[in-house]
Amino acid sequence: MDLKQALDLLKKHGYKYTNKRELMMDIFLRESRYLSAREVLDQMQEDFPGLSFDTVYRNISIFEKLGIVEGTEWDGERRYRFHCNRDTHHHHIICTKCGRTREIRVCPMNAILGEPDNFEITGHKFEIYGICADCEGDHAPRH
Amino acid sequence: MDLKQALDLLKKHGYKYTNKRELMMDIFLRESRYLSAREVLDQMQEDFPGLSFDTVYRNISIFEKLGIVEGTEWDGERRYRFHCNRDTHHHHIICTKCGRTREIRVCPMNAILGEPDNFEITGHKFEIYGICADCEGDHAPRH
DNA sequence: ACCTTAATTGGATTGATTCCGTTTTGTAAA
DNA sequence: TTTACAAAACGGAATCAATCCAATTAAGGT
Repeated sequence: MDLKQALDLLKKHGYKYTNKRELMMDIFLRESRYLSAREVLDQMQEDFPGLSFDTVYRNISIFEKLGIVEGTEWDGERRYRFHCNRDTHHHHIICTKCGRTREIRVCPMNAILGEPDNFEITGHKFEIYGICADCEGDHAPRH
Repeated sequence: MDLKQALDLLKKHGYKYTNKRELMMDIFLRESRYLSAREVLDQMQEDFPGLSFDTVYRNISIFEKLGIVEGTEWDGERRYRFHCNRDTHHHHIICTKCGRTREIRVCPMNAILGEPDNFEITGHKFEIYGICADCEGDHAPRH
């Protein structure tokens, strides 16, 4: 998915085009890693000093609903990244310092045979956490 | 693991025995499901009306460090359950309404061959979410 | 250009979690 | 058993992410 496809998705669902939304997508696309709402806000405020948290959270929530970004959580904070590879179900190895990821092609759900008794499955999560080579050692994470 | 083993673990690591800690373990053991700090507090205040959040959080943190409870997070809240089956690495199907679980014996890490390049793995998470038979339908979750 | 409605602002609010000075309690030693 | 010390608990304040809300601004169709 690229920026144009994402903007089309917005339009198709009746959301308006705004320069803030474009910038936000730009950031997610450019960074290609998990970002907290705070990190997104900080980057956006370089261009829009008065930008509010509400805008960031509202748009992230829309983006997530449309499948433009995918979210997870660690260290008590939600984080989001541009939805890589929307066609293929996948999981991630995640660097918990910088949020960079690597795709995992295998899904453990394939090994779960049939529906378990007395449980209606609504979702699953498989994530591997680690420290990437760039963040290894004492030096600050390379964002 | 039973109550006595857990209390021994506390003692072995130099933590004191208190009736609050025993009650807290009692609750985790009795419930055998994921509980939020708020739920633990509510139950404990039936016996100790003045009990503070600090006590709950501090003890949960100790319990988690010692492997007495295991924690996860959903719907923006951390939750903890008595560490079932401490000897065998395992995962869970979790009912997101009542926190009850079922054990999954397979671990997807077995399918990850060797260390990935440029990533030092520090942990992983595999959880299946769903609604258990007791919570299905419109009626309130059976806690 | 106008109008309707959604988007944004900014400040207040919520709710979970943590912090901290004070008081209480468990435990080991006298 | 008493004493002394450190850990545990109290309670209330502080923090921080996330949400809410009334007022303002801007997008997009007519």
